[in-house]
Amino acid sequence: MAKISASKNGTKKDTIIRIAASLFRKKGFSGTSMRELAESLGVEASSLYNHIGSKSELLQSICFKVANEFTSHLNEIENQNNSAVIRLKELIRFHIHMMLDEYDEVFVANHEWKQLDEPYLSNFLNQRKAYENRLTEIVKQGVQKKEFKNVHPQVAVFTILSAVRGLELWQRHKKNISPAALEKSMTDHLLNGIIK
Amino acid sequence: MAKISASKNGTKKDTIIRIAASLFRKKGFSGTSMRELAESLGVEASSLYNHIGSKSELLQSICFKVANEFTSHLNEIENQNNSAVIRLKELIRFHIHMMLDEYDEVFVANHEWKQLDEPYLSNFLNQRKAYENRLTEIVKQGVQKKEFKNVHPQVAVFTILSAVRGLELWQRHKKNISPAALEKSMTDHLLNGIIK
DNA sequence: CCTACCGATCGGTAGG
DNA sequence: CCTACCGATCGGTAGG
Repeated sequence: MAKISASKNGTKKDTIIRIAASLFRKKGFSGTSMRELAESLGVEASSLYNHIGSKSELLQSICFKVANEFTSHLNEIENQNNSAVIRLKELIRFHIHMMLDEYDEVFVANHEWKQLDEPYLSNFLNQRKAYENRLTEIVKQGVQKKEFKNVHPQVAVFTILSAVRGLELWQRHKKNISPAALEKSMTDHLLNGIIK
Repeated sequence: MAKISASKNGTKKDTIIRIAASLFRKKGFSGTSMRELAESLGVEASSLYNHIGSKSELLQSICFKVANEFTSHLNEIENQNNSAVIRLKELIRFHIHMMLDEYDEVFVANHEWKQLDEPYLSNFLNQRKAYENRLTEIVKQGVQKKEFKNVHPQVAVFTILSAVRGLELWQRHKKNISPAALEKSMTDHLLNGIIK
């Protein structure tokens, strides 16, 4: 009876994926049933299978969409001939905006990737590892060029990625600070510290 | 036939909780079945119910054990008359060690608390909120006493908590750095930044 | 601690 | 898009 509406910039499948991301974030992949998803869309569970192949496929779409967006952005950054400091600032900025703009998807990619089946699981982990390695390389170059202190590049990258990733919990504080101020505060903290 | 062995410092129930934490971390609360848990312990699923009341009870035990440990430690810190810098260092150190020593439990408390039923869900969130507020107060005092720059206290606490929380992903890098060096690097980064 | 079993719910398919 | 249904698995209980 009710039909799944294709959203402005996408197919019905895109609509299903979007709602799935929101449910997976709230209740986890395993904790979300296809019947719940169908109900959120106003159809019967069986009708979903006219648009998608399986529940796992939904998780795959979400995880790789996010991974590809981060990888593409890193490509752009590496193609611009900027200092390590500027590159890092740009990266932090992008992570913050992704978390604010595509909250559900980024959250799911960060937490539910473990439920991917092979070979997707290995692909995802390889892609993430490559991303981290390229970030570590940026920090290493910054150390070499004396832009940064003599930090441990892996720990630095790790600390920065963890901090921005934690923005998924920021919802509760949203009312206290604007995205721009948040971005400035956090970037400043991660680059310059807080001690006077 | 096989019996659940009580561990050195605990009851059989403690053993069940420990194994449950490890499974919940790996596969999520919803993704872990009581039959899997039973199999890991070498018994039938029905036998578990001689020691525990329900699956939910396991999650409650894990989440509140962790929450109480963090709260207790914060009590100690507030009772010692130290500067804000030292208090923050001590807090970061404790978070790092909790993550390394009680990895499964801390991970589950960080990710699976959403699956708690009421009233446990509200209790847990209140306790966590109170913890964050007390940390924010420490940073505020540090700013007042000019120990810290004029940072946004909520963002600073948030950035620090996110960074240490991210240690749950550290497993992959373990071989490259000792816990002591990790602790020093991360504390230094979060307090002093990385720019020269 | 086990066997045996309950009703509910799961992801997915057949057929229209 | 639906109704009707499949076998598998879920958390948990009865009874010994």
